[in-house]
Amino acid sequence: MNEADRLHSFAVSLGDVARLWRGQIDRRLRPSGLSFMQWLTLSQLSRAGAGVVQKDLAALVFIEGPTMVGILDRLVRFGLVERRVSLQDRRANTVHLTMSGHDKLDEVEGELRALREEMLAGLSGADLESGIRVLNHIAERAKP
Amino acid sequence: MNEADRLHSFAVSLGDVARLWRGQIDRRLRPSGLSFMQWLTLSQLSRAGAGVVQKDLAALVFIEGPTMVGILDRLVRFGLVERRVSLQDRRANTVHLTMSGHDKLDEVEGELRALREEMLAGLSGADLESGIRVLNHIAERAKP
DNA sequence: CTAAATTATTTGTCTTTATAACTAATTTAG
DNA sequence: CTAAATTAGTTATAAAGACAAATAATTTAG
Repeated sequence: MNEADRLHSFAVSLGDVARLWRGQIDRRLRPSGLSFMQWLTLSQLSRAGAGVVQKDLAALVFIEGPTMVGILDRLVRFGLVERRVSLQDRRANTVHLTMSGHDKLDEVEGELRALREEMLAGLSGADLESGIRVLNHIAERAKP
Repeated sequence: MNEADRLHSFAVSLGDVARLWRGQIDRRLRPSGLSFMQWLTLSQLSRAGAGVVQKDLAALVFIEGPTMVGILDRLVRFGLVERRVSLQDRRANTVHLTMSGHDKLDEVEGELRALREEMLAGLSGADLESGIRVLNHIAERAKP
């Protein structure tokens, strides 16, 4: 297999794995009523702490502003997050987890940890390290 | 960093890279009027050879039947593929690249090869091998 | 200090994805 | 050989995702 073919098959595999991985997470989350992106948004919101602005939250999950609007609309509708007009900048919304949002995150964490373990079990530590290195390498170059 | 954290960060990175990677491909393909999935469908169709049935094509790109319906609708509208009722099974459509479809595939191949080289340049052969191993490992476990 | 440029969000349109429900055709059981 | 079960494809509905254009607020130039 020549170099171009190897890159090609790596590229196709990456695309396939991306869709499969996401599909698995969506399936696991379904009972909780969350989608993959809704979970990721809650998770990053929790990690970033209170008062993150909508635009920054979009950047944290690597999506565009208009996409975040829809995701937040649904999360607000479900009562998991709140928008508050920023005191510093009246154009901006800060986004906040509600109590329910916190609870929901806790509720699904075990399920996702189990999924990660299933999917990655059997990989050597070295391969995992390598994998993280490759992913970070690509992420750096693919950031828009 | 403990094991659970490492799995968590691997998982988040994988999701991020998936979206970023796809975004890059979509951007590169935009001038040609193709999306990532349209390209992937054409590419697998070309590889599988004439007469593939719609359902099998969906399986090749790891999407569900109804999703393939929409993608093929657009590809047919653009004149890149044709549906023909299967002679063996009148429920089924075989799918075929048109001349334009072939030409379009050739047209974008260089662009994509350049992208792959840019994104993966600088990775050692060993990391690339490892990466492919990890991706295949996950793909095996994530297939629905 | 006003006019122009920039920025944050929203809305509208299009593509991709999934599931559920439906139609039409084929296969299998009895 | 017919009735029941299965299968291929489509339609409908909903969530994600992108881009472009619109609105509203802020910052910067002159």
